Amino acid sequence: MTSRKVVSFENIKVACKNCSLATLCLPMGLTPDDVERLDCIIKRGRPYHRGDHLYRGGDKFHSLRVITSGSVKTYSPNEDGGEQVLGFHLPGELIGLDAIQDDCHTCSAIALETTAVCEIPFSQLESLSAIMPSLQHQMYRLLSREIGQDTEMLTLLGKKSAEERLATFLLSFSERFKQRGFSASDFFLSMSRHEIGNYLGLAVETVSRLFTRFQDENLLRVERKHVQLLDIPRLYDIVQGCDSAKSSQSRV
Amino acid sequence: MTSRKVVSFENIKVACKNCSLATLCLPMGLTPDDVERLDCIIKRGRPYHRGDHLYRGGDKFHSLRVITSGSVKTYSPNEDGGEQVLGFHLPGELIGLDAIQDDCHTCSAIALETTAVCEIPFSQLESLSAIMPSLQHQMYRLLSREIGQDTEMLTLLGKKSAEERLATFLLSFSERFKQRGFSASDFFLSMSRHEIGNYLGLAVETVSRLFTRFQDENLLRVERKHVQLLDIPRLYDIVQGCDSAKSSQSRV
DNA sequence: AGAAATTCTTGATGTTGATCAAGTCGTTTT
DNA sequence: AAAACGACTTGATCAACATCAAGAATTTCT
Repeated sequence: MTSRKVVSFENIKVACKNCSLATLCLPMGLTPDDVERLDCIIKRGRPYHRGDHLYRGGDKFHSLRVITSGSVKTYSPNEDGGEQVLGFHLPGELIGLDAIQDDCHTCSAIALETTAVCEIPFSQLESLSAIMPSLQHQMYRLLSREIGQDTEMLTLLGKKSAEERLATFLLSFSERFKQRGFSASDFFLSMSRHEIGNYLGLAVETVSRLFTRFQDENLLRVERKHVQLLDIPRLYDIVQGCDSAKSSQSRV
Repeated sequence: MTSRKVVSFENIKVACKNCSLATLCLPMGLTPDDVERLDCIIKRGRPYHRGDHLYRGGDKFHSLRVITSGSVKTYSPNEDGGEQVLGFHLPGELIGLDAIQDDCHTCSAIALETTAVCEIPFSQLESLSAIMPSLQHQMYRLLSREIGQDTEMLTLLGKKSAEERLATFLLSFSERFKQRGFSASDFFLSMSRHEIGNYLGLAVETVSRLFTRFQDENLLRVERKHVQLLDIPRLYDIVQGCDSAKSSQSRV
């Protein structure tokens, strides 16, 4: 409100070496010296608000981005107006890897809530990785991991039932929240039912019904975006498919 | 039959610079000098026969492989005995990128017919790429392209109808054969209906019925593995979805 | 605060593609 | 050549999930 500087967070220096996400992010496996050099090329801009685009399909590609807080949805606007949600991204996750191919973003990224990111100019990252073997190695691993995750998703969409898809989805968030030091069983989802359905290849109504069913079966409690997983082991059984859920279900 | 050496293909030196696939493969964008250095680390082994594994999920990762002739299916054996086909690979295509992540193959690769490959020891490739910026750049692009292809596949499996899936599949082969100097409209598929169905998330019976239907509609002629595309533009219309096929169909 | 617009839920109905079952064709084995 | 096997096709039936429709709960707008 007042123009007088009191405490401005803008002046607080953020650095990879102090970042709680370092172990989840690019710096993983680098020496402190290497992290320092990486830190020098990273730009930290203002936060995005819900609905802001980080980039759009077709935009020229400059930087990879690491989410540092908030969450992001990536999607590819497909020919007939609709969209395909490609992923939901949490702090520590790197986005934009698909754009290296031809210097042009092939999909769009939009903030699902107030979101901060680190921008890593790719040409500088590339130069740096040429003189830092550990960074180059880390980059190859990261790109490869992304491929591995995509192929897991292919199996999900190719073979799994609606029930298995939603269980997989919930456990993915559970694991990722846990990794980040949050509760594995009590969290808020920042995306709508519609977006979940789109991502999982299901209709909104199916997602809604499944939430209700899971709740009726005491697998979880859900109220709007707030989810509490009550029986994680049985959710894992559902993910396995083959109705093996029944076998682990305590027979009364 | 005789042990006397007459003409042995084994003695014929193969080199990237003479390879007709160079423009589709890693050497793309490298200077002749760079190709020479890359060539030095590549191993060319004996061909695989139909059904031979190039590697299996869980195997230690040593090398990326480029198909030079024949074709390969990659698949991930999933928990309950079944498998998910991840891709079909033609000459010039690189496989094994998913294994960089943790030095271990996450999926299996099997020859669909007599198949030859170049092996590229990854640790050597990595060292080489650190001193050859153009090779490093090419590697990043390649990995990024793989990610882009996977996300296209996600859209296919998430949103498209059976008809759209098969049309997309056929056109993908059409384009890839064309790129390689073969007919875009007359080719042999090296995989079974079962494998096509698995890849596309469809039952064998559905694939079979669709081939029949496409033939009845004069989109193609098919006899066992031999496919002749008769109306490629209309196949593209089908891929677009939205029944836009009708609009481009010449009204009589 | 009240109205309008979204988002989510729930029910009824419909359609696509899976599953089950049988038969044909082609290839391999003996 | 006959038999056995596997790949493919075709038909009949079924189930899972989409679509359509309406109402409830929230959020946003004015």
